[in-house]
Amino acid sequence: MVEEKRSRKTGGDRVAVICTALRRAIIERALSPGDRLPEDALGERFGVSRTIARSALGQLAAEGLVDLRRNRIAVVAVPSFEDARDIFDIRVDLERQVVRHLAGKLTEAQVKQLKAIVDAEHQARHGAEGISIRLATEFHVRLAEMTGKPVLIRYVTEICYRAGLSLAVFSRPHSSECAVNEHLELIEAIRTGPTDKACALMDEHLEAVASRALLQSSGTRSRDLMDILAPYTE
Amino acid sequence: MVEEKRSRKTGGDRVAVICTALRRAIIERALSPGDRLPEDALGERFGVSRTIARSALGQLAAEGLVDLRRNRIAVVAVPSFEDARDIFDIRVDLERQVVRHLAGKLTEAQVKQLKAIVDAEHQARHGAEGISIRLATEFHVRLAEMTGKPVLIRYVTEICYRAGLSLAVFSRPHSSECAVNEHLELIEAIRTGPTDKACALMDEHLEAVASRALLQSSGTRSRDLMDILAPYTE
DNA sequence: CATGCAGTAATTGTACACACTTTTCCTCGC
DNA sequence: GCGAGGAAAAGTGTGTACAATTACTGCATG
Repeated sequence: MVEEKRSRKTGGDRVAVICTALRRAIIERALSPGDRLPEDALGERFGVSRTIARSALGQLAAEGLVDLRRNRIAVVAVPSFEDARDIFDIRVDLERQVVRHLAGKLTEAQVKQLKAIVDAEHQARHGAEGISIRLATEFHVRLAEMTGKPVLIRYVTEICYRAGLSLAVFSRPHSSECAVNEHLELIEAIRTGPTDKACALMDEHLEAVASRALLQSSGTRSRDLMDILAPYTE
Repeated sequence: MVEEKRSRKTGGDRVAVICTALRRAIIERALSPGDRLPEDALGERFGVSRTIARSALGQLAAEGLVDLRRNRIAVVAVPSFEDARDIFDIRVDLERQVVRHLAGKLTEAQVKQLKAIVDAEHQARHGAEGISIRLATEFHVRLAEMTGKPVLIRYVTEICYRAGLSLAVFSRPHSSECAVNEHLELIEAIRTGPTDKACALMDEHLEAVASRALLQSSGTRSRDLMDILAPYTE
């Protein structure tokens, strides 16, 4: 343990650091739904006291990424199939608003930024699956950020992460490669196309993602039980 | 100080108790945007340590009802005009989903429950303004709860409270009496009418509430400054 | 061999202590 | 009178201690 005693007095929000790390671990599937998150272990891992770890868990619970049961170890949330469906329904509405605000108003710099993400997606499409999912999520989050609307950004970001978590439960074979092209088309539609056209394309895209992943498994209960148990049997 | 030493060992979530109390105080306008919420004072008021009070503030901050600045006293959030507009935009989408799920499917018991709230609204329409607003909010929250969809319930509830807070900033003359009738019409439309009709009515209702309150004040900056200062000058 | 049932270890819930920051307010020099 | 400076007060950030609860392990028992 020669580890990080860096930044003893930084004060720069350490809760946020843990939250960011965990969000990323979850979206990249380094952490699976149901995985345990003991406060002690988290604190030690990040070089902070349980107080901070606990606070981070509380925040992630508020975002729906963590389940917090009284007197019990926190676990990565395990969305039910119904939850997943509702999350995607809300997501469609929220992202339609994003597109509506952005249609025809993207700057060149913004387009370049988005294309850079799509490029990264393209390169990552044969690497670790987790990276692909994170990049796909990042694309949607960045799009939301371009609206400059804090409220919208917050909800879209949250719902995107929850959607990513839902996919971890309900889609075994990750079939997001096609999404790379869809993202490219989306950029074009938002940049040039009329608002309605762009919105429709976003709707299509999200519905496609949802049905590719969600509709195939209607077994609901038995399936997520398997998922919870999976990490313990390896 | 003969106060509450009741429930020394209840353990029943004390953070939640504080959150509920504060949410209600905010929605009823007992607390105004910008009001200070020191951890010590909160803890003492509810007979808990600062730890608990702090945790409650963290949760409310995650819900957008409290502003939490580093090393500074927490304050009741002061939504900007743009925030308010965005909140209502999102609210329209979310509540349309509620209506879509509920249209034609309300049970008699549910209708009775909703009408009870509207009755209360009617009785309270000449009493304290805060009560009216709370009841109006409760109507929408209860409606969402009837969908039985946890995710949708969570977001609708949160956005309703934030909308109520926004109204506290941007609508001086509270003109919600007409809303009582609109709520009655909504019940009927959801109970009997076709889905599209009910959705349209909800859209209208929310747009009406928003424009009655929001559109009149475009002064934005100067206005909320006045609001923040108000409680200190009395 | 399955099944209870201790007793122990692991873990959370909460209060509290102390360092550090911000705010307040009082005093002093001009 | 009035602004600058500098304690003192108020308040937050975070670690730690201890009680209470839950999880686990192994042993005795049918």
